[in-house]
Amino acid sequence: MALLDTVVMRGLTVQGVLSPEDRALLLGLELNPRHISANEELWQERADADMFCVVKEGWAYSYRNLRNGSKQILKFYLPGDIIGMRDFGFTRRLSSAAMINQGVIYPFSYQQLFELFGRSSLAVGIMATAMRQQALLSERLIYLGQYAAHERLAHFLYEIYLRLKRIEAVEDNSFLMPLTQQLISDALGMSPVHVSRTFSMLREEGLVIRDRQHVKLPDPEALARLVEFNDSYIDELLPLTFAELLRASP
Amino acid sequence: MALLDTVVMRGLTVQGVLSPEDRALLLGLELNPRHISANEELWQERADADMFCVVKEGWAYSYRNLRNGSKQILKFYLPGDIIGMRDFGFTRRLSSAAMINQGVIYPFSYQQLFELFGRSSLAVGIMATAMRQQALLSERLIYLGQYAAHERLAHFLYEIYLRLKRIEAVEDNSFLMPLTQQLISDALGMSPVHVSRTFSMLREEGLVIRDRQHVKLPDPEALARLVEFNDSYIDELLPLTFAELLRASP
DNA sequence: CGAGGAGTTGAAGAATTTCAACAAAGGTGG
DNA sequence: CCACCTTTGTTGAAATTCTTCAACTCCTCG
Repeated sequence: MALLDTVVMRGLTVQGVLSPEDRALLLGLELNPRHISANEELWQERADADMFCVVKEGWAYSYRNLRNGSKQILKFYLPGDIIGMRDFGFTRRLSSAAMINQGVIYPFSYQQLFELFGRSSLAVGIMATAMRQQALLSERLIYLGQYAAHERLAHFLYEIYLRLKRIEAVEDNSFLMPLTQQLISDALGMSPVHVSRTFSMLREEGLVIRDRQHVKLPDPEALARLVEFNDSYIDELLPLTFAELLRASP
Repeated sequence: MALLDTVVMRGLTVQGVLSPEDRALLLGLELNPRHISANEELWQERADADMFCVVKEGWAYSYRNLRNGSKQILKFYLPGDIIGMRDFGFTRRLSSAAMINQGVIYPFSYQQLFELFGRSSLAVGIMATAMRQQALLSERLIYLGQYAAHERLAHFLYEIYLRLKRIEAVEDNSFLMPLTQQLISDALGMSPVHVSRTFSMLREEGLVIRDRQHVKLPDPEALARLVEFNDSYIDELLPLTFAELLRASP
């Protein structure tokens, strides 16, 4: 309850516009938590797409297996994120999804989403959430396309840092990152070996300290400067004008 | 009129569900066409975001200028595409946008979108359109991350080919592509020099014939096989189940 | 204690960038 | 209509980044 009430709700809320009725509808989604074990698949590419998942605990990721045996990770999902939005609009899954560590998710069906869409304020919130997710994707496209390995990794770590901070999972600039270097290499499009070297490089520059899953960014601002980080897209709040527009429209 | 009536409408329509009223609302957007000259900017990064644009004629693109002087192109917009969806959910533009050649666009405001959101079937259609756009982005992320230069270029050309075919701008496997190699290099994250070499390579293999803006793909299927193209994401029609779900929901 | 997964390091090779020079095409103004 | 200038594309050679292959270490878990 606490999760949807905070993280997801915060994402969907247009300030002061969400009615108690809307809230109830949203919390009604939280009916059947499912416990998922580490490495368990949520679905495979091409499976029928008929629902979303909200992550309550644990990390997950979506990916695509390629013919040459490599795989490309599209996105890592942290607690509070919604998995499967991308497939909305298609009959089948465009990418596979799996848990990284053990966790809990809330599945909800497209049917439930349609009910939400009946109420315009929620529709706008959901739309905005989707667009924010797309913005994250664009950002990754940019640094995959234009940056060298150490910048890509730095950007990646800083993005994770910001997203974890939003859900209060960062303490003293440290956080837990349950990813292997293999997973990171699949996400950033570089070889696992080079990920290792690049971590060493960042460590020598005093930008990243890492011991297995424990990551510390001694100077996040320095990291942000290094990667020309554009943090507007991670902003959680919808613009004020949205509320005004909603009130103005029938 | 013809454009929104066909291309955009087709994207938003949930089969048999769009009411005459919805249609009228949608066509009402088409009030003020704007003529834009080649290379003219639609907006810059960080400008106030308050509207979308539907492209009627010409090509456009969105991009981000980077500190090191390079730029990353996020997407090329063809006639019928909607520019600026990504910024919905933010106060300011996340990326700049500009026309490539001379063209015509239809601007419409967020305000107008909110009115559309009042009607659930349109909301779903718009959402689905947004998700399809995101799927395209994911696809590019994949090939930027995992593929070699010649595969990236091949994939890119095949994607453009499919998108142009959808709007009936392909004849005898040939189409017009008003892009310089510089633009392509910014989109694919490679150097302009290497784009040139890679075009030569594809030409020698008989996969691509190009004379300035005229591009011909003698054997599109061979190209598709080469790049492991996943064409489900370009599919225009919404799944049938959507219509059923909509009817079922109040 | 042994085995396997994860991470590190070195060296060779491949892919791609950069720099530089040149060629071809297009637009502009005389 | 031509000459000129700018933009676009091509080619070569050197430099750089990154990958691959392989060996080795460390840690964890059974």
